[in-house]
Amino acid sequence: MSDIKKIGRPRSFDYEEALSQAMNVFWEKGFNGASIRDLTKAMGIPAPSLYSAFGDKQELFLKAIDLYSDGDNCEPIVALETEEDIETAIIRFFEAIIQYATEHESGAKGCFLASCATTSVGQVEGVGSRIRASIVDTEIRLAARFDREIAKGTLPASFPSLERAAMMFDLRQGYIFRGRAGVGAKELKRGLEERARMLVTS
Amino acid sequence: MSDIKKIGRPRSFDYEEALSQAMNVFWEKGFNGASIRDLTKAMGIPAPSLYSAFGDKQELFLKAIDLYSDGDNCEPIVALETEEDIETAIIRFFEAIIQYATEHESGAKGCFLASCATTSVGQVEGVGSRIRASIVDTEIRLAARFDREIAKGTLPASFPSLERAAMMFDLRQGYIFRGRAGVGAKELKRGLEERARMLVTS
DNA sequence: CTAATTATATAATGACCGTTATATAAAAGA
DNA sequence: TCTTTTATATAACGGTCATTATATAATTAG
Repeated sequence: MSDIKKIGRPRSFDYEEALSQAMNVFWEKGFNGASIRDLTKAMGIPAPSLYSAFGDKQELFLKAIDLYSDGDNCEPIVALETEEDIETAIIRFFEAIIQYATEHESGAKGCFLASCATTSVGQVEGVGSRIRASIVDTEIRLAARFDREIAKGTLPASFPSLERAAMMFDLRQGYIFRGRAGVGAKELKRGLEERARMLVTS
Repeated sequence: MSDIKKIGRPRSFDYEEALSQAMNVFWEKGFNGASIRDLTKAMGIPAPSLYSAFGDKQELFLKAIDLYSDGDNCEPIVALETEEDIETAIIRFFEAIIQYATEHESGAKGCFLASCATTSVGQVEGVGSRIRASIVDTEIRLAARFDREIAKGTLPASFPSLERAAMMFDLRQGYIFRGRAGVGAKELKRGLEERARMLVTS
């Protein structure tokens, strides 16, 4: 499906790579703060190529959101799913979030959806629905981790997986917010163990 | 101190009122999204008056943040402090936040600091430090509510007031995020009682 | 080869951006 | 009254914004 020959002059840049670069610019500067010049410079293509390949700025932004959402490389969740002990897993989850929130490369901090896309709800149609879909997806994935413990028998069958998953999600927003405001990783990690303990307490 | 006669032509608009209107515009559209024309229109003054009274756009933004921070009219905190029963107080606290997050007037949703000012950290100098100061203030105030319960004897002396206050603060960010994304109040209130119970469990 | 199709490069478009000259009006001090 | 001081009103400034005309290059179809 990918190497079918298309008529016309072939593209001289990689679509996904360029989109990824655009996402980084949005991440760093926000939707309004990112100018077309910023974007084309980072993407390495002139403006007309951007418009013909991605549509206008709003469509490009939506495509960047989709690229981010589809990426399964969210380190915090991977950490949560990898670690066997549930309490340690939660700690690793938040530690990864704290790292994202405080020292992510290229000035982009936090979560692209949480700290960048959110701002543009109401300004760019389609952002809100995408974020809501992502929230549902994430919570399901987090809840599944608790369900695994229920299956293992380390958590009771009555354990409210989805509620605790939602709570983890909301706490995450707090870390991202603090990180954005400039609070350091060391300070953010204080009290982490107690939080993990609370989250698995029935 | 306020009715000293100053020389020169007196101002024809109310300083705080105009600043408040500016804040609303920033709240709704963000720092970059709010143009000087938007601001002057909402403030009811021409551009030169804006510049002479508030400085440039960045200074106006910082003054708006200060106005918001100094305002003691934060309904959620008032609700928390007013209600006597601690668990009910927490529920009222979050209910007020949910209302702010979902149906605040004039398009502005959430918390001015959390969902607007945050975006401009790194773009406008002085925003980060102001937000951090506000975080500390808020947490101290929230913790004080728990301390009151300790004094009353309804919570043990060992109760970790500050940690739980920080947790409430972070959960708040989750509500604001969801509200911004368009999640409704009804859905946000699900599980609220359990959260309140957890927050006061030692 | 020629025609059709698509991407590129260059540069221009009008609109709006934040900001500021300029001139005038309204107050206090002398 | 006349000067000084500050605020107002009007309009303009250069710069940048998102977007697109125009012309050219590279590919496939026939």
